[in-house]
Amino acid sequence: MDYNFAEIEKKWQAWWAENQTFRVQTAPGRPKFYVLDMFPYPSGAGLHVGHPLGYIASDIYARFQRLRGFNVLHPMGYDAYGLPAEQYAIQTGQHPEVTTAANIKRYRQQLDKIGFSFDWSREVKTCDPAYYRWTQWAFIRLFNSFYSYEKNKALPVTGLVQAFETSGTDGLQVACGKEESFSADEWRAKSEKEKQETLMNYRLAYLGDMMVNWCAALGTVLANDEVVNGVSLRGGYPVEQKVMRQWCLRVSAYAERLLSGLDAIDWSASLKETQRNWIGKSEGAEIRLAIGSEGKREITVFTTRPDTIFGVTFMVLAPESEWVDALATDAQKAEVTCYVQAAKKRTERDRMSDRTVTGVFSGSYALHPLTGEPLPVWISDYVLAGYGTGAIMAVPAHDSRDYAFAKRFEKELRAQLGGKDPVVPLIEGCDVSSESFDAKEGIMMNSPQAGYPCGLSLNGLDVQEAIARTKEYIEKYDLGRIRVNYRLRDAIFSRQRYWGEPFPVYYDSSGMPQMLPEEVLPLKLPEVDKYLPTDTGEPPLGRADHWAWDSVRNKVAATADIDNKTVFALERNTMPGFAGSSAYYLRYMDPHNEKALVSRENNEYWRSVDLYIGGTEHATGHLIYSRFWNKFLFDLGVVCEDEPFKKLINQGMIQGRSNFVYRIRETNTFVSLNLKDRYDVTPLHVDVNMVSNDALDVDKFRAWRPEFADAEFILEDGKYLCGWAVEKMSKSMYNVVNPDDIVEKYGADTLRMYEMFLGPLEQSKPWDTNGIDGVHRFLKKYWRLFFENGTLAVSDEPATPQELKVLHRLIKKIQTDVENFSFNTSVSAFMIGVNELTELKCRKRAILQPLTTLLSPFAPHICEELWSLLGHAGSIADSVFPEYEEKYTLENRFDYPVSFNGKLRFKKALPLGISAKEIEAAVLNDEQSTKYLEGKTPKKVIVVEGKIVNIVV
RNA sequence: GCCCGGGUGGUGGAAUAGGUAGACACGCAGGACUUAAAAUCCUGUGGGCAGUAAUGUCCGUGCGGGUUCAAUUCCCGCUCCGGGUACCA
Repeated sequence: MDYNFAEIEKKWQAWWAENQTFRVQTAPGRPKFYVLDMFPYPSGAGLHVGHPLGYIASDIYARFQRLRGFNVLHPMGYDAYGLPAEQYAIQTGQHPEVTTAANIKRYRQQLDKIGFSFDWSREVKTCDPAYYRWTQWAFIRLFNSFYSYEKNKALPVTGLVQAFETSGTDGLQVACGKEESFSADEWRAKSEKEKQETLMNYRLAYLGDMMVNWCAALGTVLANDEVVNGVSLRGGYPVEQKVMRQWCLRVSAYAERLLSGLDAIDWSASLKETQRNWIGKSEGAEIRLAIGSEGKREITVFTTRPDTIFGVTFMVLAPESEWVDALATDAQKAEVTCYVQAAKKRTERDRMSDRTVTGVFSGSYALHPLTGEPLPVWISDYVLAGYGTGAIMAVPAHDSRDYAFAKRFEKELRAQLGGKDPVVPLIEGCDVSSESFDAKEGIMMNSPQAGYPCGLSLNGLDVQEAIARTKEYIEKYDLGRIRVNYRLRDAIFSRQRYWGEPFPVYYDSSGMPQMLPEEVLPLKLPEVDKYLPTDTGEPPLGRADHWAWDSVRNKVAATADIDNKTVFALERNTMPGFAGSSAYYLRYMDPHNEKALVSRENNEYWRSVDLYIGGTEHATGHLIYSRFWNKFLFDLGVVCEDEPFKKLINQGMIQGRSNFVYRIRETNTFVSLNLKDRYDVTPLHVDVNMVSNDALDVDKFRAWRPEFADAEFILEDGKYLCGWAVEKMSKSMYNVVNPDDIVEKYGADTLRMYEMFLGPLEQSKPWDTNGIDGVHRFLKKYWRLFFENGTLAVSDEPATPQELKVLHRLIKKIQTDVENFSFNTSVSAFMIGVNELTELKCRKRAILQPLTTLLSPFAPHICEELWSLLGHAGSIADSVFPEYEEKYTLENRFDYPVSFNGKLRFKKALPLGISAKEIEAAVLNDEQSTKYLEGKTPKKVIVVEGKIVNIVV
């Protein structure tokens, strides 16, 4: 009986589906385990062989945990909203829903062929109204919440209103856009509209005039993580800075918790590091500087180096800073305006590619807070409006950017400083003649003489002490305050697109946004005639005249105090891609609940994701947003865990391995790889599916394209060898390998094991079909272990110790490997084990049955088949993982009590059972070894394959 | 620039509380079975030198140092490759 993988795999996939083998339910009292993959965006290209890598790993882990007795939640779904479907719709007029549904169907077919143990009854699609209802619901909750730093959690806005009414902003510690202060009386004097506008400054979802990344080509704004190197992540179009009124999420309120939460979760160091950098906490001080001699107006700057205060020789404002207008003197006004205009026109990309130092003098002077000396105030685009206060104190000696600026405008600065050098070094022994000294180390010098004029001297302190001392001083004399700044900005939540979640928002007659009542959710995405923005530049939803309103009108009128005659205007923007993916892991816990995102009961059972597998590309997007979202829901009491993903593994990228043929110039003759240097050739990409072990199938090549039909070949050793290179896997490189083809040729079990065998899970590596034979051979060998002369020949004889040793060593190895996600070495271990059993001609149930259980997470189909051949009913998934016994696994290392005054280096490896005397006699009598053992007692003899190879003292 | 990874045979990769370097697999070479092919199985396979051979011996984990009886593993310096990030004060 041969290993007929096609038949076996079809049979068991159908069996699993029919019996709903992987369907799970909450089971209080039984330990749970939640294994999650990052759900895919179903693109039109289908899956290539790189996509399932993470899914295979998680599936192995899920099946493994199932065998160990855990109640395993292992769901899958689709991140179905996205730009490609919409752009395709714009080009073809096809509704994105139609193409998305088709793509999902195709994905599902491809996934099913690989034999994943997903519980499909819990499938989630972000474009499904039953799902995005809860995205809209969460948005409403965000809108109705603010963040209290005192309680360190989100609270209902009603509480904030109460506080305003009793004591205004007095004593409030809350997250807000811009800081403001008003009394209770002032609050009460505000009109309703004014009150609403004020509250926007505190809501966690708020409408704000934001400097946004506007991408004209895509016709929408983008979040910071969607912009890479000044161009859009999708499509690579230029992005410019622009102020627009947009919905935003106050992610920044959670900066500290997002940062400290990292300590408690098991993620890779590099991913945590990426998030830490993105959050970008920096501790420093805000210092106020008086403007002009009258000292009435003050500018605040932020610095992490208050110790360098005596090196400040000028100030710089961002071009967008609100102080620019006020500080530009009449004489400078024209020049300043010109500069600010020019800076505005520059896109993010221009700013990055062109690092020439530019700037303009405002005409005003600030006063040094300690020495009282005048500091010229400049304007330059190297200062960012969005970070700190949009203004800096420049310390050219100890900041490279300030240094560059000071050198560029040295002449002007010198004149403004009365001839003094703007570069004032403050650290002993530093050389600032050609560059600044940025390091935070050294001993301070050059403070003004003690007692004059401010009484602060930092001389002799090291930098850290000086920072602390200066901070103290600033607080004591009220020159500013100690302050922590974060790089993390609020997330812009509006997209001017069609294919996304509609906001549950309408605008009342005064133009203020109002939330729809939760009862009318979901607000469904309407039909439109075209997917482009309207002629007046409104988002595509502007094309839907009465959209949705008709269906919600009655419900709204019944539940809310809304004037039915008011002309309602629903929000025309839609939500961004990360909206739908921010809480999908919670929905899997209770996917059909119509009353709640997730019930308390289900949430308390499944709690959070125990293992999350996905790519690093989401480090600063999805993985920040969903942590934020989860923490918010945690504050609300909707979920019981503060962090959504306890452990996270990043699978590496699978790159493509392209093949080349070499065409002799001006001919239709192709020359094999190692002969190509003798000719003048041009390399040509050739479809990797026509190549096997780098040898070209010339017939397929001739049939590939008409122009190659009469191609000639110059062979070597009777073969045409192709060259190769590692490139991105893409259609244009002809290096896309489709998992369906592999499954058809070798079977899903081979694909699964080979993807794991390819190398460490977290490492990026090229796909190379060469070598898959080895894994396929292993499975055939495993199959043959059960048969003799074509019939099943598994006996019930007891196993020998030798056979048990093979089994138990393997159990132990697989267990530790799976725990460490070292699946590649597991596959090797299986190969070794099976080779040994083949050699021992072991066909015993006592060995093969547990071994099949052990192998089943990796190669589930063949194992199910063999399992049933052994006479078991039902799925192997219901069986129990075998335990290993120490006595069979400890054959390589053991304690060997010897005492001798010997030397170490052996002339030969020694046999087991040798006496101390014999060991002594066998070792080389050299100086090194003698030194090693001198005066020490050997503790352990390490024996490998029956021979002593080492003595540990 | 800064922060992470990582350099091991022809190839993918094993092995790090320091202890037989190259497991396992691919490829290659030779052999068996076949009219032949496919499939399967067996043997060899880091390099140099010596030997008919078993074998012996020296060199070998990017480069240069160091610690140690012992270094792919630890420390210092350099170099190359990959990833992340960047006027964040």
